Amino acid sequence: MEGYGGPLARRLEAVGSCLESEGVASREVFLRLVDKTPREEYGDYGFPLMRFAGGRDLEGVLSKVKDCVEALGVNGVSLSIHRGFLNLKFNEDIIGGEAISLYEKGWRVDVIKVGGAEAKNIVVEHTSANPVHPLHIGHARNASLGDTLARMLEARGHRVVRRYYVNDVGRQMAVVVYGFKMLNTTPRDVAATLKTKVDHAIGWVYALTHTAVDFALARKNMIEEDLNLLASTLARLRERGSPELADKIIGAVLSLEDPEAEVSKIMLRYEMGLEPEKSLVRSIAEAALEGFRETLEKLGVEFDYWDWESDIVWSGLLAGVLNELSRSGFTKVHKGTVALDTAAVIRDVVEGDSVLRESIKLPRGFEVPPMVLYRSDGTTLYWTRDIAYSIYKFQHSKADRVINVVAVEQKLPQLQIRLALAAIGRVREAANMIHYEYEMVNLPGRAMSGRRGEYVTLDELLEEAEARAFYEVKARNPDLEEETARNIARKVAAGAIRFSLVQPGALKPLTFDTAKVLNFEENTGPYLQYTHARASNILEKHGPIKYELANPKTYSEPLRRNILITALAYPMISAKAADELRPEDLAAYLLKLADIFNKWYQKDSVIHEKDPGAREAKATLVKLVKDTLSSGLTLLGVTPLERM
RNA sequence: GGGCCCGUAGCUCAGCCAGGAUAGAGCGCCGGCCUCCUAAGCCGGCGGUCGGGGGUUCAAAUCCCCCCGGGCCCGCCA
Repeated sequence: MEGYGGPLARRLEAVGSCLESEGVASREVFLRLVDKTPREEYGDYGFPLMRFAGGRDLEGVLSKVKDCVEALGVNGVSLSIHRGFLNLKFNEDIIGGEAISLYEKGWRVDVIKVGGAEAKNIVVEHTSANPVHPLHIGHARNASLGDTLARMLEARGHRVVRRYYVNDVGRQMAVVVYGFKMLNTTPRDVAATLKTKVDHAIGWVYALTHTAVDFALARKNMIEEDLNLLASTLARLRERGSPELADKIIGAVLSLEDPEAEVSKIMLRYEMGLEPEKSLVRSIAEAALEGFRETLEKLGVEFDYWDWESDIVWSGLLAGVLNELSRSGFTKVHKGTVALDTAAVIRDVVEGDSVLRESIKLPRGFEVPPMVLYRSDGTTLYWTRDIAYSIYKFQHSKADRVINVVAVEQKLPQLQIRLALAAIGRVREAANMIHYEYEMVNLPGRAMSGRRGEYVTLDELLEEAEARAFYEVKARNPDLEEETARNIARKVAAGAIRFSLVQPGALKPLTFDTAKVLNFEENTGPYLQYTHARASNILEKHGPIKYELANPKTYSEPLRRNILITALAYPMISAKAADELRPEDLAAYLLKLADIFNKWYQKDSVIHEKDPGAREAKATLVKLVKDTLSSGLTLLGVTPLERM
């Protein structure tokens, strides 16, 4: 049953094919535009036929399509015209009967799979936080979106590879290494002293060192205002961690004439792969990543590959790409260093290729600034290395598409990287590198800053959510064992956070309200988990469903009918959400389904139903809802719960 | 100055790409519902000049133009 979308999809596809053969609208357009009607009396689904009729008599089109659908042997759907819309109404007896017998044969609710050649190799690169401070809520949005996209595309039938890019080459990493050098100790030791996770310890050293270096710089330049601010930041960080260790770092930094130079030296030597910087950077970054993995696991996020930026440099891949770039003739000297002449690339490569122009997303009338490729000291820049990494992602995974889940503020560098790829003749890669952009997450009342140690960590948030969820679970199930309740609380907490970050569109700036996410009584992930638990509970009490007894005629009751029609749309809805990279559509759909189910739950008992035909039909409906929620929640990375 | 994104109910948002049927949810607020499958639920009520103005169209929240407000970017940071 590969690619089979169930009783509803089959009928919609038939109507679409008939519209196509009648020359009214393509099947694809029909499936894209057909949607639930605003009012029940019109039918279940409607399609704005008047847009496509082009003066043809709509009633005439209707009767032709009707004949066509009938000729295809498709029953259970009736067609009508109302105010220019082609409306479809399903026969719940036939549709429901079909669903019941499918279940009997072991059908599983699932996303419609793409067929053979349509299945692509897709790389999703996401999270990729620098290993210099713990993950915070912004990274959680990235991870939730990225992981959900990966899950949806995989369920759609694509071959998906999840990659994490470890940025260990830049200045940030050098700063933290400089800090540890002065302490002459390891992240693990600092973590033991501070009694924190190792990535939190690294974040503390990073913030302290960075601020101390900035302080030294401000002192040199005699900027009074900055000095005061930086001094108070240092004092705050010192108190929050270990004053002794803090004084060691601050003292060492301030004793130097030019601490910046020390940082640059570390950066330069690491990029060249020299010891001891090489093992120092690696061991610190590795320790931070260990902390990240622990946090991400709680959110159900895993990666197939952890790609080190330094490996891109040391393997010679970067040098090769730089060589290609310089031979391309698209580089020029800009402000005393080498830059990619983006204007020339646009003029000579992009303008003449309308497909490329479209896919590369070049804003009209926008002059793309030249892309500086090297610092004056000869080291490379983040985006320069990212050009090489982009090629690596395509090559290593034999990727057809690469999706980069990267914050919207990196829009320009992402565009410049696509231009660089085009410049060296990698037009296919340029056109298939997708920047999935998302807006920043703000905290009410304050800005986040890793450099100053100003952030709410994901670990803290998870802990708080777990505690709150545990309290709620215990209140509802006093008899539940400690460990079971704890486990449920963990899933509820993670589900609440993931759902809240994926539900709004990615381009909505998000103000993260902790209290709101932890309030489980809203329209949230826990609400869906709860609905799933209710459905599970019914099925558990009901026992095995006797499909042969189930009477689909009982689906004529309006609420049951609504659930049937809504639930059976899942294979199509989820497929579309995957194709359009819109997890928020899936989230909205699941909420809708849960709403209808809960409404029904309130007034129509399953296990107290006397009539066996009705009872088994209802139980089948419950199973349909449960399976649908289970599949959809899993795609969103929210664990479906049997009990809560 | 230039480019992009956002602006819809008191709050958070969906609908805009592909114009059409009385603009939808949730929260909050007010009032109800647990001898009956889990009340993290359900029912009822209040609440909108779709930021403003112009244009295209039989039809505009949706398309085009101008303006206003907020955000991001235009670094030899990432």
